[in-house]
Amino acid sequence: MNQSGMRHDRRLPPTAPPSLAERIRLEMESFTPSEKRAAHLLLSHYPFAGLDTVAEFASRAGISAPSALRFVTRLGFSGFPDFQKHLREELEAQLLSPLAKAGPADKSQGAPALSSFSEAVIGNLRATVENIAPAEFEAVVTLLSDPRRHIHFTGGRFTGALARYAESHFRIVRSNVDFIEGQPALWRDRMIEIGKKDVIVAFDIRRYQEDVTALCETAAKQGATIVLLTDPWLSPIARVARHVLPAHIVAPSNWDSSAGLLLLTEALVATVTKRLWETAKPRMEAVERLRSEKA
Amino acid sequence: MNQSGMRHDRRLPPTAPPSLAERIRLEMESFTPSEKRAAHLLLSHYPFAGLDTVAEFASRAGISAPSALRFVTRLGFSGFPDFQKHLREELEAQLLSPLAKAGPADKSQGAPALSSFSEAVIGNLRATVENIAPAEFEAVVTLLSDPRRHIHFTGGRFTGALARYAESHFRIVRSNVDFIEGQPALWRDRMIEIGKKDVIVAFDIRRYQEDVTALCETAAKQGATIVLLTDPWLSPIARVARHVLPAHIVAPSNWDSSAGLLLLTEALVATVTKRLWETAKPRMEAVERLRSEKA
DNA sequence: CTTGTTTTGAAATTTCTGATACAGGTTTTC
DNA sequence: GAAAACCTGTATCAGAAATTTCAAAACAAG
Repeated sequence: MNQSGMRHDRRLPPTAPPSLAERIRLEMESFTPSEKRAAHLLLSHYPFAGLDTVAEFASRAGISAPSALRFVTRLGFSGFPDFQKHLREELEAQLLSPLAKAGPADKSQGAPALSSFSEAVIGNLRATVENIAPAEFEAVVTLLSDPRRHIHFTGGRFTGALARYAESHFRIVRSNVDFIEGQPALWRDRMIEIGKKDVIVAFDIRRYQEDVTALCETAAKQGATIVLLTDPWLSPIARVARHVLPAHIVAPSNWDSSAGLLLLTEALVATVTKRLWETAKPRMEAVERLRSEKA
Repeated sequence: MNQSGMRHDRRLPPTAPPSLAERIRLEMESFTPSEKRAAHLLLSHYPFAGLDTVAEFASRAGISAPSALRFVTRLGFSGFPDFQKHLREELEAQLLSPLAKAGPADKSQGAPALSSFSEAVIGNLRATVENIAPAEFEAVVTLLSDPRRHIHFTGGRFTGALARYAESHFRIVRSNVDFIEGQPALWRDRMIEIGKKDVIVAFDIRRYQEDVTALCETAAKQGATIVLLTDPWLSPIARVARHVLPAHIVAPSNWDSSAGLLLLTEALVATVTKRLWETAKPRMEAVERLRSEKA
């Protein structure tokens, strides 16, 4: 496809794979809407999505079989079997060469913003994991796995969404879970029933929000256990928190990144779900059943 | 239409599935001469030899098609397509999680769980970025940077939190931003003022939620532009969406991971903020001012 | 050498997949 | 605003692939 392309012979690996995926990405703009659907499906599950039958492929992409056919024809294949053969061969070649695994670190893409941003976020995740004390993580898991505890999630302006995310999962895994809005007017009255059996999981990163701090301080005063997910500079809530899990948040953006907090949240959800599996499983099944009934 | 015949199981923890190759090696002794030929061919080019047609496979093994068929039947498959499907799935699972393959189910707790979980999430992020078409990302940025557009965020049970997260940032960067609850009762009346100038940014991953789909379909019918953030299997919303950004979501958990979606969201926020900086800066400063006044 | 059993492949059959023609609908262009 | 060009899905068909049938070949035991 590319003798017209740049001859910037950068000493490519012996197998300079003109991956079909790459070509599709480049030609993406010139595709019709249906073709784009097909392309997206294929790229997102590359190359396995293309190994099924045309009908299956088309249906998953949300298009008709003929459109799928036109898509592969447009890519230069003589038919669907030809297309599949190419995918298989490419896959085999790639699997046999261990270095192909490293991935195309091609900066030449049109969205350097996205790829450099993601590298920064990945760095944050690694740093976050490294700096978490295993015992602390473990302690939080144990705390959240105790069915007798009441768990309340809360957060600030931006982190509130993370608290909701956590709550929506834990609510299914176990009982006695809720979400508390940050504004004092909304939680003042609920505080009367917060006590030693309660756990507050608070999300708070810089530009620490006073109302969240106030909530935690009040709850702590009443004997609740506070778990804090925050940034490395530690929200003032840390002073009243029993457990603190800090996450790195600096990204090449005018905003902080919450990916590290989300990682911790999801890891907590995963681990607690595993630990409470005996009781969580029937609950999850029940939710599933309700879903399908409504459908 | 859906091969997920297993409605009961709930994406079990990553217990290392016994590779078919392994089983064949064990049962080798009990095979007939023809079956041994088939087995040897398959093992020598595992699993690609099995991805061709029966005829091809049989011919390469030096046996007849019926013998090849008997071979796969004997392995417990209902037919050749079934056999091939298994090979593909095994291959995909192995390729997508190079690390999950070694782990004989980490029943362990705390830190090991956290670090392996984070590696999986990092893999998701890389895969997500690689599979985003730069032009698509760019197009979405342009769309969201258009001050004349109204932007509405929405999402499902879990992804709603991400939509809120996005909304809370964009709300500051630009005007005409809001969040729409997924339940039809809550948005039905708002639909009358949705039109060509509106953009719906929908978050929806598997166990796709019908109310979100309905919302998008209604909005699309009225001329709104739909941007969809979903998983690689594509929510049905993709059918009415102008732009689709898929993120990888499979993690060693009973739940899917939304980290990829968050990454895309934050990257969009960062890029749009940069692009609208002239107008975004004073807005951000104003918010800051209000904050400190209240303090 | 005969007989009963197992293994095997050629050919017939059935199933399903890939391909095509055509028509309705949409967008573009003038 | 009308016409042309272009997409896209439905219906249909041709052909290939998988599967079954059945009889011949290989083998083992008597």
